[in-house]
Amino acid sequence: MNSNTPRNKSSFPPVVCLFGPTAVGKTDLLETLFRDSGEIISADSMQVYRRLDIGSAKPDSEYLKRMPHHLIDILDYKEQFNAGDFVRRAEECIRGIDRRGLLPVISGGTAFYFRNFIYGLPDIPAVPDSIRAELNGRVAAEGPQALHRELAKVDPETAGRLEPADRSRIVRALEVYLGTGKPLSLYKAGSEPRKDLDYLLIGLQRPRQELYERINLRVDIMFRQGLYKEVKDLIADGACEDDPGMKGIGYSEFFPLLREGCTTLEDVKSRIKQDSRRYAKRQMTFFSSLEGVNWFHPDDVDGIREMIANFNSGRS
RNA sequence: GCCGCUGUAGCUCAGUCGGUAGAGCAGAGGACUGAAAAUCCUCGUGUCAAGAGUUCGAAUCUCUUCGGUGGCA
Repeated sequence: MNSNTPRNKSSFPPVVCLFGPTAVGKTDLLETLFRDSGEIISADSMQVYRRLDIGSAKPDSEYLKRMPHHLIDILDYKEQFNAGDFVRRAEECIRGIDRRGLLPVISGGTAFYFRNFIYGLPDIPAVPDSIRAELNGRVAAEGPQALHRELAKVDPETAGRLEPADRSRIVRALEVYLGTGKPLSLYKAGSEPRKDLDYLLIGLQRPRQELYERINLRVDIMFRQGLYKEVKDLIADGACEDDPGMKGIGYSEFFPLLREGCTTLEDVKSRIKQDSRRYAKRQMTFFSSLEGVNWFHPDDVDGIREMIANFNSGRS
């Protein structure tokens, strides 16, 4: 447990990471735990986008006034955000919050962001967007297998660990090779947690049934709050199916309906529920693979409080 | 009431000349090197509606019963 290890060599202020699957109850818990004592850095790949409010389950503006959040509403839905952006900006935020004398808390459901923050970002230079665009065009035309074979020639190691159908990762591996001249496998990925970080990992979990009921209920509420209108407004404004912000659950499901009316609104709703449930499962798998997580039920406020208090008492 | 169709995995259905059953969806588990709410991988035993009969052997053929469904009355 990190709370027991000495932390003199840490070059970062202590930070609490609080995560869990969608709808597990993070937002409420943050307020009871950190009201007036901390600031939140949102680790959420969809809440970064402005105007994706209802579907991304973004906390409302009143809440955001009470609980300062970073990395929410920072981008247009046409812009791409990524794990590298997240880690760099999160580090900036941590230093700023610490200067203000408050506790930095990273919270959200995007496990990949946590993973990159905790284990460290591979040292890969930026690759021009045009390369990815071209590769994506080729995947669409030639299929992922063709690109996988191509990858096998220049980076057999990465090709070996990727499935021939894994479009995104194949394109990523190829773009790294084409954009930097070095195969992806030569860039070191963090296999263990960074040593310069002083963090506490709190994972939130609920029994499956309980979580699924919350997800279903929350989607119903989203529709009552006007999710359909939110999506229609975005589309009227020029949002397209492949805009980064429109790929999220709660948005992408509407496009078949608006295209030719080939589904009903009820179908869209149950699709969103189903996609959210599956997503929650993927999140749990990913979070479980992280080392050193302290797991709690969100209702166990006392247990979580105690854990954080112990962590804080070790502060120099 | 009569005639026809039908009853197989949680759902929709395949199942050839009789050789004790398999797809899609749902569901479950997993992966994750700067798109990650993305992108992928793996996993299929169920009184073949019930009972009886024919047969070495029945989801498959015959009869009966019970559901469902369409048509005619």
